[in-house]
Amino acid sequence: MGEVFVLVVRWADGGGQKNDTGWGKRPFPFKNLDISILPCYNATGCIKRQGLIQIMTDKPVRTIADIAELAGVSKSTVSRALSNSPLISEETRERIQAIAQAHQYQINQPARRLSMQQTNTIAFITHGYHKEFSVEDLFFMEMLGAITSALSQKNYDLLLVHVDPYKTDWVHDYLNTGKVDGIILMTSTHKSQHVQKLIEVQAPFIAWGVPVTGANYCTVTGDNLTGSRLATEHLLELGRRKIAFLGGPEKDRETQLRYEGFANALIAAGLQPDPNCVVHGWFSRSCGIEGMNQLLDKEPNIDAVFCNSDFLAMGAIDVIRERGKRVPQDISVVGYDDISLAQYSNPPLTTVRQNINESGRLLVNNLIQYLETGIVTNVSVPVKLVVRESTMPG
Amino acid sequence: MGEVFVLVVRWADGGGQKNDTGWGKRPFPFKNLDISILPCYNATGCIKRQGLIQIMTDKPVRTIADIAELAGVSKSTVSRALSNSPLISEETRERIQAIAQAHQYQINQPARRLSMQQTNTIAFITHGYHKEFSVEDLFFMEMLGAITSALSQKNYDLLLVHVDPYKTDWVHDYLNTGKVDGIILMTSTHKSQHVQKLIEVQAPFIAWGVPVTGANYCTVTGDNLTGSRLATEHLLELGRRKIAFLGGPEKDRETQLRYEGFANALIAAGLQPDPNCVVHGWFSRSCGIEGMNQLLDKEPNIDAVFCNSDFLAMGAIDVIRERGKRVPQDISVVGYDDISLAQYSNPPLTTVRQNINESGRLLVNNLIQYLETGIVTNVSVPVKLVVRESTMPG
DNA sequence: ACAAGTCGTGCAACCGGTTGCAGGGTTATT
DNA sequence: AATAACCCTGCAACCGGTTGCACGACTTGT
Repeated sequence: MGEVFVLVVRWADGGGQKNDTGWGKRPFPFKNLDISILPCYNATGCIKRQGLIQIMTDKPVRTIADIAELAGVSKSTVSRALSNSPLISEETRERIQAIAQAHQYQINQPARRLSMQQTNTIAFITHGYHKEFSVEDLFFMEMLGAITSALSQKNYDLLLVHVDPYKTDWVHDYLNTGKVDGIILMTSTHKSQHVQKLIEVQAPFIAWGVPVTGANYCTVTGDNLTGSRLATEHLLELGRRKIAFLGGPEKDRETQLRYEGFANALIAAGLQPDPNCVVHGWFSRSCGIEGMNQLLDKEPNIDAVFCNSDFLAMGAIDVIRERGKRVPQDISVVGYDDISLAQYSNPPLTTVRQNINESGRLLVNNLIQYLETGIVTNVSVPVKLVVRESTMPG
Repeated sequence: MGEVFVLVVRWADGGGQKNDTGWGKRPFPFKNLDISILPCYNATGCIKRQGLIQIMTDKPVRTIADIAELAGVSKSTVSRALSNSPLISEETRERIQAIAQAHQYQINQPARRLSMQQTNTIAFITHGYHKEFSVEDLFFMEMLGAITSALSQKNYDLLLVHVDPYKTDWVHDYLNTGKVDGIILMTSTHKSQHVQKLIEVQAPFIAWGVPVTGANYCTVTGDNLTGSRLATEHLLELGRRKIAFLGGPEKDRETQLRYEGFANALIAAGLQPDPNCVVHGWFSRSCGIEGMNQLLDKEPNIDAVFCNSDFLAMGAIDVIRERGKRVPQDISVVGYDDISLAQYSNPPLTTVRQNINESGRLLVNNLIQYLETGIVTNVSVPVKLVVRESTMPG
């Protein structure tokens, strides 16, 4: 350490009893120094006072202890100053923050997380229909984008976790490990197993979709009942009478609600839902192809079809055309979700728009609210019918 | 703590000098107990010996100190046993691991990360063309899927970071904060600024794309030269002679290389690239529309177009048809990337397939290799021409 | 029997933050 | 002038792991 210096600091605005604060009372530990005067800003960003001593040594500043040494204060004071604790005087706080900034100090997150038992990170759990992501996962992708935006506004990070839909052992890697504070669950297949497991281990999570009845956990979902009603009423208004339902999995709650809204709209118009005009499958394009073929085999004179996803609709349109009919002249097609691809489809799809941005925002905000307060929310986000050429000639 | 018990343990395989090991030598700290015999497994999964005492108390087991107390050993021993250190005897290791498993112990990651100065997490940096993800980001999405898979095989987590393409201040949030060990950079617009910044601050990163000449950092890219050559040769073999180039940004290295491969193929066939048949823009569908209109305005008798992305190709096809020409009969169209959407396009796209899975794997493995060894790699991943109906009548 | 070597374990420091509590200095009160 | 109140700041413990080093027990060699 070589010789010991004592540095007496005299503030530029001098006078009074503060003449020898700061370094004045401590032995000075460094040798090679640059000393420069830094302006000191107040809350409004104006220069309030000149007089900060910035000490630049060859020793890198990585920890609050380093800053404490430079500023001649204790670790606690630095910690408090950097987190804007009201315990610290404005003067000290500004000085310490200026030093931190001058040395490009970055807080060590693992240390902070260990100490605070909080990570400001959430896990987004999903899986592809296939091993990798593909266009069929577009809805998830768009939701992921919305969630990422919402999280960054809240100063949270997002850990992306790709899971095997058949296994729930991923839970142990992210629960009680301090990797994340909470979980956003968004898997379409086998969702119930994952939800079950999360409830079982009392994980802090929120799920996309209709809540399992009786269970008490946070959810956000689109308004399926209204969405399907709007779509069906639109088709009825166009004069369609033989309307088919090309649905998702039969045991899927969303699908059940969409069927309910569909059937209600038919009944309200004095029609009866025809079992021959209903098929179920996944939400994929290939199931759209398969399902539409089944429907037309059973009921060749269908004049409209309400599909539970945009991909189902695209598959259906291909089948309809292959079979020599026209969309929308012979058969009107409505999709669901309004993924960004829907408008580029041929013809552009009439579809029920899920409010993806709002849903992502709610997933984030309600999860964080749950983490902070324990309040369980179940939200249904409004949807909107977007009319394009797949139901009405352009 | 109440009374003090001394529990003498006699192993089930008894005898010898080991009769009173384990708890035998220590005062016993608990009151409410369930004591049960657990089988103890050896490395091959067979029961090796019965005789482990499992102690279940009302006190939850959350830390290695808890396990240490239960096992009657020190924290160090537990830490070493759980990480399979060779310093620990097989017997002790098995006993401790069994206790940990029985109590569903999960290691505290922030503590481990703080201690080891390593997080086993990498950041994936990207941005949407738009504020949110949309179908136009599909290439990124598919790459993200491949990277996620590769990372989970390496036992790494992925932090998804959405950045403003015009700003590089995100760097400070993830560098020297202990949030991540390394960065995978994958932004298409303004990539060079981000690369520049990362080099400047000496960040451990790998980037998708051709390396800036002179700079020394890890990269993975598709083989642009070969890709564009294959595409062009394919069009030439079909007898096309007036081939247009619908490119990405003119200053983009990938685009430059693709132009080079394109021009070389033309020259090798005895043709000259025609400046009137070249336009540049972004990789988006809307730029495809704009660019194709420009091309046809300047050269109405174009008979093929090589597009630098699948979205450019889709936009181009729409324009060609709108202008009363047919694809592929009048104009053959080739895309680039082979995103999963390309095969569903109308007509299905002939395109240059980027090996996304392999590229993702390389991004991950080479980054980790760099982190461990400092070895800088620059890889070019082979591409492949996929012929579909947009160039040849079906 | 004793010295050297090996093996397994414990001690204590360390990673870099946060925070309850104590206490010194200054100002307000009587 | 003495006392109380208040405002800052420092001390030290704590979060939950990892690891260098010391040391005791047991094995081996002579």
